[in-house]
Amino acid sequence: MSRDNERPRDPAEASDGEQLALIRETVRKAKGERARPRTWRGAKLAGELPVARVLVDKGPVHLDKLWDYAVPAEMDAEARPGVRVRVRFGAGTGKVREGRREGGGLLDGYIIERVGESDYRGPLAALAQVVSPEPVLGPGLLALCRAVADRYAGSLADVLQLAMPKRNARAEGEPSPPPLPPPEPPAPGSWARYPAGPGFLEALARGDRPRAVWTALPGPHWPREWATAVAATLASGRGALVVVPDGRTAERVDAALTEVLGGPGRHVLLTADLGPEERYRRWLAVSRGSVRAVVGTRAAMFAPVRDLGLVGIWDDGDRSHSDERLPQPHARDVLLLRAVHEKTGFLLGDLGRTVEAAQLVENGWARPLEADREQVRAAAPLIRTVDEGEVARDAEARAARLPTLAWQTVREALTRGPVLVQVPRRGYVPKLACERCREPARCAHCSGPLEARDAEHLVCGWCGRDEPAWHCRECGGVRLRASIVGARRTAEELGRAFPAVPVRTSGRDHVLTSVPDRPALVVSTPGAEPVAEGGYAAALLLDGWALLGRPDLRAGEDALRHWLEAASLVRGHGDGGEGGDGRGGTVVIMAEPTQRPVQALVRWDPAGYAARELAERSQLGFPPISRMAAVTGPAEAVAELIASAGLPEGAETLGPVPLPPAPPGRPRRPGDPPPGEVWERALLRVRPGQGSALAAALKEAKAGRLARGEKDPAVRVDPLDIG
DNA sequence: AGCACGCCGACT
DNA sequence: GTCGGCGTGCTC
Repeated sequence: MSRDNERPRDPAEASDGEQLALIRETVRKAKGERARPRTWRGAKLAGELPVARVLVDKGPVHLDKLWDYAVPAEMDAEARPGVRVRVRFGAGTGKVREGRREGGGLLDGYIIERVGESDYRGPLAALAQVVSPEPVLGPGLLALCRAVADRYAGSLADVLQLAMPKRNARAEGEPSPPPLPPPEPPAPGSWARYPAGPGFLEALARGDRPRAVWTALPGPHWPREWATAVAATLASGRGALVVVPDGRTAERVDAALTEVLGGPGRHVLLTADLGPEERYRRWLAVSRGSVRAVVGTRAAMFAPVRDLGLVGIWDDGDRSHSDERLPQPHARDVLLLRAVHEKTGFLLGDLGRTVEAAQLVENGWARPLEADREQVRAAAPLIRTVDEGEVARDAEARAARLPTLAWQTVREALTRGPVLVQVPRRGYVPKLACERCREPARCAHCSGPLEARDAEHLVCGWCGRDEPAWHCRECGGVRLRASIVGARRTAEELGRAFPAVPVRTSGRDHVLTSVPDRPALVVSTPGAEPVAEGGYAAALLLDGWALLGRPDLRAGEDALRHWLEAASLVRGHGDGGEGGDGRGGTVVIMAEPTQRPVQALVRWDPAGYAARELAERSQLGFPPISRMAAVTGPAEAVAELIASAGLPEGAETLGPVPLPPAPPGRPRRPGDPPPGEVWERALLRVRPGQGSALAAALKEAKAGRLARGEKDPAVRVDPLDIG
């Protein structure tokens, strides 16, 4: 049943709800005495629980406040908690002319609960319309959204905008398919390569809630391993949810689920590129309980899976797990909240390990799920480092700008299969660097990246100032070098050096999903690497130092993650890889071998790296042990918010400092100053264990201030980019 | 956000 | 006297 196209009617033929509102006007007109609410003589109200508490979704009042509306008798049956409604807001202040009310537009909202009477000491307006009887905001989802709002010092309405899919009347009008019975518990398959793997699956299958940080072995098995973990959970009669960073990965896991579950009926893929109608259709199938397993990208973290038994996240270090819309919740943390509130199992899978994951292991909340060294050695390729300053002896190698070892490795590997070449994305890394120590060249004013306008002039890429007398802040050097060669030029140069071999590129604009098991050079930016059907014979990781040189707390972690991702697509060293020719794959990384992320790659020891990083950050008072929040906005607004917040004992304020302008070209994000305005940012830091107190203080301070759009500073709990 | 109310100065 | 500036506060 669909009432989607029903518009508010002419007041002349107003519904019961409208009439109630009009009665209210009349009551108000009788000046002098305050109108008594809840005396609705003559108006037909719902007999039981005649008051609906409504969360107004959009519009001016995005406060975490519920508004009480009267439920007309005719809407009684449909106006259940969780349904979408439309209400008039601000009508009481509107003028009444010739019996027509003006002002007070219709706003969308959700009925949160039905109650017997209202605390509001005034006349209640009536619900204008029940948009549809579908209870889309169930108690579990509501509780989750509230928890996320609290955790991130945001409003419930903001979180609901992230969590709730757009309604589509056609999809809602269709019945969802009947649910299939739980499958049989799956065989462990390649989970047997992990000592604790089969036990983890058994725990899920018998209805327990194990929690693990899984360091996946390199190679092509992890999508299937995800599917097996989901299937084990389904076998217990519970549901499962897996969140991955991008649509391409979601499709791989989805395909594996179809194989493991023997068909498409028990799971859904939830990604943005399905389009709104299909997305809503699938979301409803989940909400109605006809499908209990979900794999999807970020927004799927809110999917209202019934009786959830397992939440999972893959590659939690990927930036796309963090929503850009306020309050910018991170999928890892949302799923952690779900694991706790909904009492589910938890699986964080990654080729590497983030510092946050290391913390979960360290404090004992999750157990490590790792393979033995033996298995790791067999599955990982051989990693060799090479100093990219080394002068190539061969003429061809010089032409391709490759050191001899890299050149020889590529040439040899090309006889056995495809070779992956990873090139940092332009714009992601500094364009110029000190020739001596490779410190990125930064603007003295705003620390933006310097660029060469021509042979003579340096210009800041952010603020546009000239830099006439650059010298290196680290070593005092005065000579610069172009830092990286872009993917396209790399592809051209390699194509000339290996004329007989096809060169393919994969990057931001066109991402290849896979390449066949034939000799080819595949030039890719991090994160866009195609899977090679028998594994790559070799990989070349170029400009490692440039990735490491980013002025970011997470530069080392990110670099290692990108390298592991590329290297995991290369045939294993010990077993020659699946479909290989019996000889193992090699990775050549052009980076300084003494750097810790480089050593971690060579030893294939992401867990050890993350543990050290965690210890170091803990000592320095950095997240995630200490918790932080960034407050960004016009200088006075930032200062006022911080001053008015009852910050927890021992909280430190770092800054505020002027915010560098957003790099041109990037779409504006919350916390970016509008063009032409100068904003500041302050960081708040609290001791371990006080994160929720910090969020609560900020939320309260925000609520205390008048909601005045742009003048209100943006609050970001757990900022990712703190330099 | 709108939209009222309200308390001040400049005008017919 | 009254018109209208935009500073506060309310909207179920």
